[in-house]
Amino acid sequence: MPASPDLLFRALADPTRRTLFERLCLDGEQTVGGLTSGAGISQPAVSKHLAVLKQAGLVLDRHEGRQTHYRAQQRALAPLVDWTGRMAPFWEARFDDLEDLLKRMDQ
Amino acid sequence: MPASPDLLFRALADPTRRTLFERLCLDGEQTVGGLTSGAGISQPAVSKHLAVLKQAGLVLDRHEGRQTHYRAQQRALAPLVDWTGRMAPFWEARFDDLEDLLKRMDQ
DNA sequence: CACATCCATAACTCAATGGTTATGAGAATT
DNA sequence: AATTCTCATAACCATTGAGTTATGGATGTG
Repeated sequence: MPASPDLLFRALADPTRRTLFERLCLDGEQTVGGLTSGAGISQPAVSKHLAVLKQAGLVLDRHEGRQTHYRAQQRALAPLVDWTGRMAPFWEARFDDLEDLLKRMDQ
Repeated sequence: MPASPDLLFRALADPTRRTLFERLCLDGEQTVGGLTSGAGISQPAVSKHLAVLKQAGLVLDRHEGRQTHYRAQQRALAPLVDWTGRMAPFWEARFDDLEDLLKRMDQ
């Protein structure tokens, strides 16, 4: 059950939140503490942002002892790609086999 | 000069504004009056939303007599597509020749 | 057991924003 | 010239939301 474009756009609209997601995408899994350092905001603020991203399906969390590890779920961007394809028809052809791609990724 | 992903995400985060953009994408050019009918909000609200979309480069306006016609500028979505490609590397290949595509569209 | 650490939630504050009504500028109509 | 129509802007209001500090639960550590 993919998240709605609305949830995705809202989750990614905030620059701080987008930066967190980018860090998870580019640098891989991180703990809350790791993400807080360098974020320029307090740990509770980071936790709240992560909750929003999780709600949108953009991140997954994994509890290990007293720390929580978050990682990006890039597949959650699919509705965004799809929406873009619908709005800009000249790009649509490129996404034709998106379904296939996602299916192949499931293994 | 393409708009920043930040401007785009913020502009598209609001559902009403996204609906306006979708109407322009799918049904083509519209006047403010046309867009207001069926939007469920007042004309000034529509005008403000259009101003935000215009600021983000997502729409263009054309004055004709006393009415203003707006149309979607789908190319403005390019930074979004690009950003998605950077965050989800397994999609990147599809956007490799985005530059070429946009160049070809310029004629 | 006592204590420290990691994280999430609660309670609050303040700024941003999406909506409204009122108004005015500019263009068509009579 | 007076009026009507279309749209944008101003002024205002209510809500949302991103940040803060305080706190507590759960898990390690001495």
